[in-house]
Amino acid sequence: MLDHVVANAKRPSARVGQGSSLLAVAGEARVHPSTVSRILRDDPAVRVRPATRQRVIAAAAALGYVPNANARGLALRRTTTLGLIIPSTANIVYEQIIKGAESAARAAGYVLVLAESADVGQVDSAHRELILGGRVDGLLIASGTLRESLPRAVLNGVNNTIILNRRIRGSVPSIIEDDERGMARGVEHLVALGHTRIACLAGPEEVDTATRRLSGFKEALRAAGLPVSRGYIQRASFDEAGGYEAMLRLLQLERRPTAVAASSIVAAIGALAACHATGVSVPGELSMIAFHDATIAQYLTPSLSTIWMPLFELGEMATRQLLEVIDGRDIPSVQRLQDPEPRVIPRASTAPPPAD
Amino acid sequence: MLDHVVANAKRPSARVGQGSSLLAVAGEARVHPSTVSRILRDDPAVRVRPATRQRVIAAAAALGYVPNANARGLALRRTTTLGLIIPSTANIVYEQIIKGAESAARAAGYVLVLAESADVGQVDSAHRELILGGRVDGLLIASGTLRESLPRAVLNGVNNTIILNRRIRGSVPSIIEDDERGMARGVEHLVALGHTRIACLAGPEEVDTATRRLSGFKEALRAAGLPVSRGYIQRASFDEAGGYEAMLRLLQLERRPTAVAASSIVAAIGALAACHATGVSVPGELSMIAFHDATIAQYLTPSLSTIWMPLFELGEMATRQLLEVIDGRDIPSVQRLQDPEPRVIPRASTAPPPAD
DNA sequence: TTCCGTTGGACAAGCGCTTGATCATCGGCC
DNA sequence: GGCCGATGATCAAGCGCTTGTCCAACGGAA
Repeated sequence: MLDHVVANAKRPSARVGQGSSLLAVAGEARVHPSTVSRILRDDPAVRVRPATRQRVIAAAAALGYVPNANARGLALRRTTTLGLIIPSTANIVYEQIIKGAESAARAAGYVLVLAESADVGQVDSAHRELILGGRVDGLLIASGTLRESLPRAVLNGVNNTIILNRRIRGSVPSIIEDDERGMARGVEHLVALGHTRIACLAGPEEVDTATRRLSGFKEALRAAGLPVSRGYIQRASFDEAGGYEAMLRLLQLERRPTAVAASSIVAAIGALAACHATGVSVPGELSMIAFHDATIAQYLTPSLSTIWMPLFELGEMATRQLLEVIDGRDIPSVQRLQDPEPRVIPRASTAPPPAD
Repeated sequence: MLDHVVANAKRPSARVGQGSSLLAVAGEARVHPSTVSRILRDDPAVRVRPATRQRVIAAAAALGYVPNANARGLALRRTTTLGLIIPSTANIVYEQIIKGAESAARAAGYVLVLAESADVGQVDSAHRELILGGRVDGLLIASGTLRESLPRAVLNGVNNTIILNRRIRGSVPSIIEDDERGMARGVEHLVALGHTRIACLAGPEEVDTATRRLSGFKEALRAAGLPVSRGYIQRASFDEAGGYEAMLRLLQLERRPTAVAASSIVAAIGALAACHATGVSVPGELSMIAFHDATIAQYLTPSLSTIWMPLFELGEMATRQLLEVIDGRDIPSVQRLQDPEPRVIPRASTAPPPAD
């Protein structure tokens, strides 16, 4: 009855690049493959003699058995794999999100794979490949360029998808950080230092996070009884070059600000460079604080004051919510992460305004 | 004969989160599933009437058919997926490697997935999961902490693996950049500016690239007829903190160097910060050049001279070599990427030594 | 001794796709 | 008119794993 198994066991793994099969383990332990499967998966509905269990486990270990993910995925129609799409690995902001997602996925027994997709078209095709192709059970999308439009498939009700840090029309749930509050904290820090002429390096108009940060900026100014001057709000792309140029524009104003709140730490790095290039002393003549913290902040000159946001927790929470969706539970359409509160990390780039 | 197909076509995709099946497309086009498969894969051994082909293609498009990767992977025993393991997405150096690998993979019709694995243990388990589990056809490993030891499975002849930028004992092929030459170019740049007291921020002793860069440093000094002073070689981990501390040690020498070649741009950022913290002017009192270029280099103060290395091409080449291995062809054990040559990108951090 | 409930496993179908083998149909040729 | 080679598809097995079902053997109770 088991002859096919035994026969197979005599020929140990002809294929290269892949592990030994259930059949091989079964042959080694002299049981049926299904028994091996049940034992290795800890199937509660299985009753085996302890000795058999040991034999199977030993055989699996001896052969270095690793189940074939494709076969398992096919049979189970799930893969215990989650995907995370990011626009670029280069952006330091994603570091913590990735680590948080990875941590939550691992804790739930899932594998996390990353895919880099710069534009919406790429996100669309990656989404199709991954979700429709059955490669992953769910997808986290952290695309900066993702605006109001979304991949067709996503909108067509093919879900198991969560958007990170963007609110999108439609049924795709998203989880966002409390950008308003974070930016407000930054402005409050500047106000507390005595600044009254505070400018904002705002992000691109179409980006949701940029909008939220800008509105946090305005609100905080109003709350402090300060005017929101039109010229003090400069749009800047979320990269060094954007920050550099926007800063130059601010410095050309006849009445310069004494402090700048940047919506992006990357843009702030560019802005800092613009100050050095034009001989503007930071924080002597101008204070600067940036949204999001990163290792490099303390190694810049001057070290950069930042607004720390719970990005690790954002990645974790998004992953946990995704797992809820996968398990068929409903979750709110938009959730805002409030718990670890935004926190200003004061460094050398912020100081009281010049006596002037 | 086709009744099962038609029956299935009446129930359009009961499963959620996955696409329509071959069966559904076959039902829609009123042909056998195998015919659909052949047409969609452009099987040269298939002969179909143009009208049928059109019907099938239209049906697939109408249903938004995406083949199930697990089923295909199971049948084909390959997945058209490549994995790239990196220690951390945070490291700016990996950005270009990732882009290069992604580009070469895409050009060959492969999907690239990234996995973050910090230590050797994690690399080992990720390797098992991915290769033995049949999730990927091949793996690129760009682990910084990977030293002389490698995952067991890799060493056990389970290949389809390429190591990036580390030479490892054993049969795993690796492809490396020309670190010696790159570092030599940096030193030559400093020598040409008139420096004679040149120090090196060397990387960790156990890391292969660090060793190669250091030997390039020494050779270049010898070639220039300059002495290699013991104290001028300071080990520093490849991060900001490591560069910061190593730089402080250099600055405490009674006879300070007038120039520093850093083995890592990240460490150089830390080193620059150390100079600012101790009031050492760069490049007034000390010139600095860093190995590897990155966007941030031109936004630092002063902007940082760097040694550009062909990292994009490294990622591309490694991927192409991996595909060779997958296709069963032999490749050399260690290959050094020479073609786009290392190039010094001079910026403000390097200048002639002080008149002193 | 006989019957029956447990225990410890084996059996087989099926997940969606690929592919070598097979087969019906049809026009052309002698 | 019968045979044959193309043509244009269908059939069926199998990839490795999971899981509902089934079955042999065994021990205890009547």
